[in-house]
Amino acid sequence: MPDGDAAPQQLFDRFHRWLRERHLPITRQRDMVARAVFAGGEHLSVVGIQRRLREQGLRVGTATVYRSLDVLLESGLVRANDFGEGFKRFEALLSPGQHGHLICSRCGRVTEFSTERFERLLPMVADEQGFQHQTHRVEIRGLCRVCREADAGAVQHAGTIF
Amino acid sequence: MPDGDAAPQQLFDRFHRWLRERHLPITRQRDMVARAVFAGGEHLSVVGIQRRLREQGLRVGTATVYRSLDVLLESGLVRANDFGEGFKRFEALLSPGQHGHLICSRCGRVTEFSTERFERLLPMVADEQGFQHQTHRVEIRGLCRVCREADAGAVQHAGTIF
DNA sequence: TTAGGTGCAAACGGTTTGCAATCGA
DNA sequence: TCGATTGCAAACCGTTTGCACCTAA
Repeated sequence: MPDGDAAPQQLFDRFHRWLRERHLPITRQRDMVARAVFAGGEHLSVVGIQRRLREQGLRVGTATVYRSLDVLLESGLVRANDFGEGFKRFEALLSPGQHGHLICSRCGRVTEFSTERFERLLPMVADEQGFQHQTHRVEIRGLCRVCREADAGAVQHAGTIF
Repeated sequence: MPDGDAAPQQLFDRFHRWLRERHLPITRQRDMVARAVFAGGEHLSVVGIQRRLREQGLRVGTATVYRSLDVLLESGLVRANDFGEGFKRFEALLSPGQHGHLICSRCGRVTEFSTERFERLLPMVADEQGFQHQTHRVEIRGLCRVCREADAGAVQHAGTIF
């Protein structure tokens, strides 16, 4: 959550460098999509990106948003997430040291947590299986505090008895 | 991998019990879909399930496969996975103690690994954020041995230099 | 008997693609 | 200039839904 506002700029610079390195044109559209995703607010969908841009009076075609995101994903500066809503959400990868997601299975709320404690273990696990670790994803589904409390008085849900 | 063949039967029994408990009818179609998924072979897609059934001379409508999978998911005996192919793959959850997935970012091959070492930590992490842990998903993306070796002689991929 | 399930085909909705016009380097 | 990108609209394709018919209990 605490993104001063230096981080987005740094990501933006890295993105430009990445594009220049492979002689890909830096376009107005790519910049706009990158800025929208880097600006935080976290977990934007394609529609959300377009909405955010529109609010600033900017317009980018849907296909272009997707194509820009492809580039951003390839650069490793952005990560795609599927929280089971039927579409993807994108987030800036500020640091190589990543974070995991806690997803409420009732209301869908998403919270982040540090995966510091796993960071050493995961490449090791990969290695044991002959894989060379690149990235990982750690996701926990459960009930958030609000939904748990809301459940307190409710009928017991024919509970999971295994 | 080592599914003698007792496990599928056990899952099947649990599924029946689960249906009976909530007075849901046990139908030919639900049985067929359940068997296909429980039979191992791992990570079947909806089309794959239908193919497998057709090979046995069985036919189930697509909508019914989806609806049966909904029930299986809800029972907690089956898990859905998105390996980034644009559709979902389903797998039996033999034991509550789960496994993670190693996905080759080049060829897409999926391997499993035990998440035993994480099992204690994850509920703890959830708790720290006010969540009540239900399930989790641990996923590692990287290069499998084959793709790594195939890469050895190839052009260096304008590498990630961050 | 009847609540619930099934199959078909049509609808959905997120994502991709073909193509002519346009732009960055 | 020239190869790459953009925008539009159509195509895609996995998944969901409406509805008439059927079936487990």
